Amino acid sequence: MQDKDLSSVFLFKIENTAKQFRKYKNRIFKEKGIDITSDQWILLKNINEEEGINQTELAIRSKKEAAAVTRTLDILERKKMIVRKANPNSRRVYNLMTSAQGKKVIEQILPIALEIRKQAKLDIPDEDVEVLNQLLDKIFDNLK
Amino acid sequence: MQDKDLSSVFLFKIENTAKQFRKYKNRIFKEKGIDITSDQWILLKNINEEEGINQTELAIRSKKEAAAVTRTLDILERKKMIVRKANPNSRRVYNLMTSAQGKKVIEQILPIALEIRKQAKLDIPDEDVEVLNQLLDKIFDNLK
DNA sequence: CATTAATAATTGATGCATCAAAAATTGATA
DNA sequence: TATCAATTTTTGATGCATCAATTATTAATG
Repeated sequence: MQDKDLSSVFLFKIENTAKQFRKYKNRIFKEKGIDITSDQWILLKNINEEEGINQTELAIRSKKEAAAVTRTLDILERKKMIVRKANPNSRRVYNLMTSAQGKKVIEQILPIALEIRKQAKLDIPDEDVEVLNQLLDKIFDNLK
Repeated sequence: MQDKDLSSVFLFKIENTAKQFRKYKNRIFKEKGIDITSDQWILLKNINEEEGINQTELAIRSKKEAAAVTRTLDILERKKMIVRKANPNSRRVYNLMTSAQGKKVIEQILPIALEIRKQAKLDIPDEDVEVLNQLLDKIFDNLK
């Protein structure tokens, strides 16, 4: 009772559920024949929501390291889903844009993302999701 | 309201909180001068709780892939915290044991792990943690 | 017994994470 | 203006994740 199996501790449950979520998304994307990963999708969606955003800002919004953003954008660029546009005011920054191809993928994924959320939330009332959100915010803050 | 910022969606909160937890642990271990990572610790602790366990079983308990277990054990072995012992009954399996050195590290970490849990749980009543556990179990199941 | 299955662990390829250091460019200040 | 500081992005090193394929060994079966 005092120091039991790690997986029963709430912090490990959070980790394991996060892993499960990531795996689930990657599996569904694969099944639907969409060549993208969970993390690539996060970046693509954020760029779509703010066309022209730069990498530093994107890193903040997506809560990723700048270094990780660089490398994942390389992949999205290789897949021709996004473009790095030179910024006329500063040669240090790129403005990130979704390509036509990228927009197609986004349209394809949006309904799937809703489905995934619905599935994850199955049999959980809205009030409980609200509680969950609050608890997670609190824990996140506690670990700052 | 309909399709807002990803980070406000509970699933992304779970992911972000998990990341924060991992970062927090790694930071504390580093600060305390303990040369171990969050994932290495999970394996070390599981081996300590069942000396002689084999890699397949360890993978199941730690919810990791066998391949990941192999490589993380390589690191723990290199650091001389664990030993892979030949199994007399089957040349396919190793029995995993913590070394004296490994036990020292475990003794060092155990109180720190409690501290971390306490910190994460700050200002959160036990009943809420119970609710959190149940919700996470449900979500985990939903994503199977 | 010989062949085929199944099992345990490893390896290779690829994606993403962190940290630290570097490169390129721009801004600030003496 | 020359130097130094700050900013944006990239790169290298290392750790961990997944998937698929391989190796070695053991079990099952005909």
